[in-house]
Amino acid sequence: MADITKRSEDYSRWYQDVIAAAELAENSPVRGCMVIRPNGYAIWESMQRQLDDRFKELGHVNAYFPLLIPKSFLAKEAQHVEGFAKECAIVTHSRLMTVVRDGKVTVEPDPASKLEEELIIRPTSETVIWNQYRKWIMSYRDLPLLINQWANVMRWEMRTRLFLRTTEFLWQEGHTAHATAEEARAETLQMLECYRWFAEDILAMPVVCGAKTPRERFAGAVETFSIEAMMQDNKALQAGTSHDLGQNFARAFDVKFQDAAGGQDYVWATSWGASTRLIGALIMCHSDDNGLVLPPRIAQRKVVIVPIWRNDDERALVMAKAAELRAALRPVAGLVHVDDRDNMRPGWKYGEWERKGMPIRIELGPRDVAEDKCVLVTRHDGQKFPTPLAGLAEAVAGHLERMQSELYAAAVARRTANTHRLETWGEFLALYNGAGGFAHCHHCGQDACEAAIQDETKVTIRNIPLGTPNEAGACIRCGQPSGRRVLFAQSY
RNA sequence: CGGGGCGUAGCGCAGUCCGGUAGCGCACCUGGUUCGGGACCAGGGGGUCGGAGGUUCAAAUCCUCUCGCCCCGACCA
Repeated sequence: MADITKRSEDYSRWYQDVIAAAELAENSPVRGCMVIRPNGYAIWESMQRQLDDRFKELGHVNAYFPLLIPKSFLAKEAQHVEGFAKECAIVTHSRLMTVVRDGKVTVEPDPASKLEEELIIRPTSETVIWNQYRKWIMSYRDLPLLINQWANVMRWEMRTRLFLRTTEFLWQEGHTAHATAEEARAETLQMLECYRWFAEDILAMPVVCGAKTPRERFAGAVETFSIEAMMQDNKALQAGTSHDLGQNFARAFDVKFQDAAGGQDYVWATSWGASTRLIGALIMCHSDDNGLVLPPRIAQRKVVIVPIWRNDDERALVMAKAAELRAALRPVAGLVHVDDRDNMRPGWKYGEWERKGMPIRIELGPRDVAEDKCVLVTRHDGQKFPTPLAGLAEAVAGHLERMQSELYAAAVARRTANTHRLETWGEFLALYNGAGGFAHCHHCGQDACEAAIQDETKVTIRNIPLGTPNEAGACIRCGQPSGRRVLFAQSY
């Protein structure tokens, strides 16, 4: 087993090593695409289930729209096409033909099958969805329309990194239509709050909610909001976005409704998404030099029992007890895995479950069975707790809660320690030439100034945090007047 | 697309400068002894050395071209 590179040594190597060691994902034959292995997909399933339940509680329903979009659709919203045109995969033919080239049989697109209108593989689905909404929305009684879809999308990025940025990725995209601007804005903020809840309560990852600057706004949005998390290398990661689309897409796709008074207006839209990038965020927020660390609420399997034996009698004894415990833990920890492989010794299994991020490991041997106890080990801190079997379920439930809150607390503490209020450009440069982190600073709001900061330092305005008080100040870089602070960081 | 590194067994690597019948560790298979933090002994299987050309009696090694991966930058959820 290859060692995991230390975070302090090479952070991005560490990140890749953790993914490999925990068997989460690997590169595919197609550059930029990833194979999500069962351990990685289990995390995604857990994310899907919990987000989907929440979306439905908030009144949304799921639907599915096609992968392929007519090329012309993308051109209908001017900002939108500008934002996505450079990263679209295009379908041009509908079949292949075998040909012989230099004595070798190969396949090529059949020229006779060239499509009249080329198709785009969706980079996002606003256009197909709004094309359908035109047919579905006639009156205010059809509103609001609250639809989500779980799908894959493609964006042909130049440089990719497993989970953080892949050519194809999995996500959910909510697309809602409303009768008023106020209602659309409320929906946008409600879904931002939904992502905040998911990141903080489920992933134990603190985030900053805020509005994007115009330059960082989604292509076609009136306003974009994001949640921004801090990774262990002090860089920011945008972990979810929620967009107020105004009437832009309704105009582009001619989606009007009639109100109660008989007047006509374009509908107001939102869209919001979170992707498999969240898995990357999870890894970089909590994991350590021994491998993956998963907060219990997102771990599909939370407990593994490692039985220990020396002979068949002991094996029978310990396995019977393990089966009993498995049943007893079901209500508090879900499906418990009993690692009964007999071709490796316990020590090996301990290491393996640590790499894979299993929250709790229960060691159970003949001595334990004789004494009606076991050894319980929590992944995030490596602590061992001799635990009586009588109260095991309660103990496990307690440890799971403790892990969840300690992981969150540790992430908050790390973020607090690396978040600063800066007043001068010198301080700003010092921070980002050094440790980096989050910086709350005044900014003039000028796009050129924001661009200059990015050019000079790779630092961007992550967002303008919600609830930021008005406060007179001078722009961190140019000194022009500023009305409030914004959040700066280097980001993924 | 620019700069840097690298492609040899499933993984990690040596061998390349100086051409001569492909090796090491781990993993894997069989048998035995083991089993409370990464066991040990014995035996065994597995690679046309990223690909294509070329030079040569002979190429992992030299030459040309190509493909891919990783890191840094530009693009981005």
